[in-house]
Amino acid sequence: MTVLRTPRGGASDRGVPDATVARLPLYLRALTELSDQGVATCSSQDLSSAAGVNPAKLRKDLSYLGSYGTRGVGYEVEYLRYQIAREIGQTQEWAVVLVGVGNLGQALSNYQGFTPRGIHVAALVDADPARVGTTVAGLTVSAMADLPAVVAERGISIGIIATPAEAAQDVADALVAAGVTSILNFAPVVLDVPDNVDVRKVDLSIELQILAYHEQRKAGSSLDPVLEVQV
Amino acid sequence: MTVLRTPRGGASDRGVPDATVARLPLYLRALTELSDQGVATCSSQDLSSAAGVNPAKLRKDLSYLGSYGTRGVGYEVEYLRYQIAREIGQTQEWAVVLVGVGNLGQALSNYQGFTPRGIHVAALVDADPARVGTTVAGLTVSAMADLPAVVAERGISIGIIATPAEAAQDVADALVAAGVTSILNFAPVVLDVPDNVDVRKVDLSIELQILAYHEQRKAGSSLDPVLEVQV
DNA sequence: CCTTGTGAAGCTGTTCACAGCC
DNA sequence: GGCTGTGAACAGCTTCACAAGG
Repeated sequence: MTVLRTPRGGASDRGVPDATVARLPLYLRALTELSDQGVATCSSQDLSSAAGVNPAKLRKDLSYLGSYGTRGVGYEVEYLRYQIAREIGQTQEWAVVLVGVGNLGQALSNYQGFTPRGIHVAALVDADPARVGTTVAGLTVSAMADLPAVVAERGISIGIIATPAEAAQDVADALVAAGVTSILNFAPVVLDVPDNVDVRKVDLSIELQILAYHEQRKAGSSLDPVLEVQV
Repeated sequence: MTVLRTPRGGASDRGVPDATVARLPLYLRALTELSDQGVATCSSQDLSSAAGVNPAKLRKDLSYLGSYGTRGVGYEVEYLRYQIAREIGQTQEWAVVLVGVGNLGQALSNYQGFTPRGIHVAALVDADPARVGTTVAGLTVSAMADLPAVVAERGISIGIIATPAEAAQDVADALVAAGVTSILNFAPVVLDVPDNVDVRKVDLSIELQILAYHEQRKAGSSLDPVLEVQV
C-alpha cells in the first residue's frame, strides 16, 4: 500500500505524468503513419523524430505505460499503437456535444481530424433560435433547453464551447448540469466549474500574442527603443 | 541579442520565462476587463482571480517585468496594462497572413477575438485555384505564388497554417521562404523549419484526446483492473 | 553488437513565507 | 495594518549516461 502523506490535500497519485499524457496522442499519430507506410518495427529514434521529440523523452514516456519494446530491436508498431490507444481511451468511441454553431463551431463540426481518433461530434446546440433546427455538418442543431436530453441520450461526457465569451460561463454551467464532466473551451474566458470537471482551454489570440512577443524580441534587438537598463 | 546580467543566480540570460510569457496575455485581458468596469486599482488577489491563477504566481510573473505595484496598495490598472502591453508587443499592430481558406481558415478570418489584441488577419492565401480571387471576411484570396509579394507588401512576419495536414509542410516552406518568422500551425503535423522560425501548434483533436484520457480514468476508477505492484 | 528502460542529475516552473515598504 | 516583491524550498519535467538484456 503506497499511502503517501498528501501534502496540503494535494494531488492524488497519478500514474502517468500530465506532460506525458499530452504527448501520447502525438505518438499515436506517428505510429499510425508508420503503420500506414507498412513499417512493422521502429526504434525510439525513428518514432521520436516522427513525433518531433527527443528519443530519451519518448522512452521515458513509454516507460510509464510499461515495457512494450525489445532491447536491441525497438518497438513493434502495431503492438505499441494498441497499447497507447488503450491507455488514452481510444479503443472506445467518444461522442461530444458542441455548443455554439457560429463560424468556429461550424468549422469544428466539419473538422475531419477528430473522426479517426475515436472522437466525433454527435450533437450541436445553439442558443440562437434562428439556428435551432438548421442542419450543419449533417446534424440538426438543438436548443439549449434540450441539452440535458441530448447528453443523456447519447451518453455524452465531453462538451466543446465555441460561443462568444459572454455566453461561455452560462453554457459551462448548463453543460455541467447536464452531466458533462470534461470541457474544451474556445471562448476567451476563465471558466468556473466544479472540481470534478476538467477544462482545457484553446485560446487562439493568446497563441498569436505569444508569437508576437517573440517576434518583437527578434526585431527588437535593433529597433526597440526600450533599454535594458543596467546598473 | 540583449544579454542581461543575471541579477541573481537563478533565471539567466533569458529575461522572462516562457511560462510567464504565456500568461501575460491572460493578465492583459483581465486588466482590460477591470479597466472597462471602471476599476482603477487592484490587488494581486483581485487580478489573479480574474485571470484564474494564484496570487503568488501572478506577483512572481509581474516581478520579471519590473516593480509596477505599490506595497500595501496594489496595482494601478491602466499603468500595469500599459506595461504588459508594451512587454508583449501590443503597442504595435501585427499583420498576419492566413494560408488555407477552408472551414477552419474561414472561421479564423472572421474571428473577432484578434482585433482588439493588436493582431489582424491582413491577407488570405489558398492553393486551390477555385478559391483564389473569392472574397472572405472582406479580403480577396491570393494564390500561393503571390505569397512573397503579399508578405513583403504588408510587412508580415507571422503566418497561420490552416490547411490539411498533407499541405502543411509545403506551406511552411513557402512562408519561411517569403520571410515569415513565426507560424501558428493548426495542421496535425510536425513542421520542420529553420531554427530562427518560431512555431506554435494548436491541435484540436489532441486536446479532445487528453480530455478523453481523463474521462476514461474517472469512469475507470471502479473498473480498472490495473494493479499497483509493490516491491 | 544493438536499443531499451531507468536511476540520477539538472533544469524549469510553482508555491511558500516573510522581509520590505507604503 | 496590508500588500508587494522575492529568496528559498519544493515539485515536476527533461536530459544524460549507462546498466540490462535481447
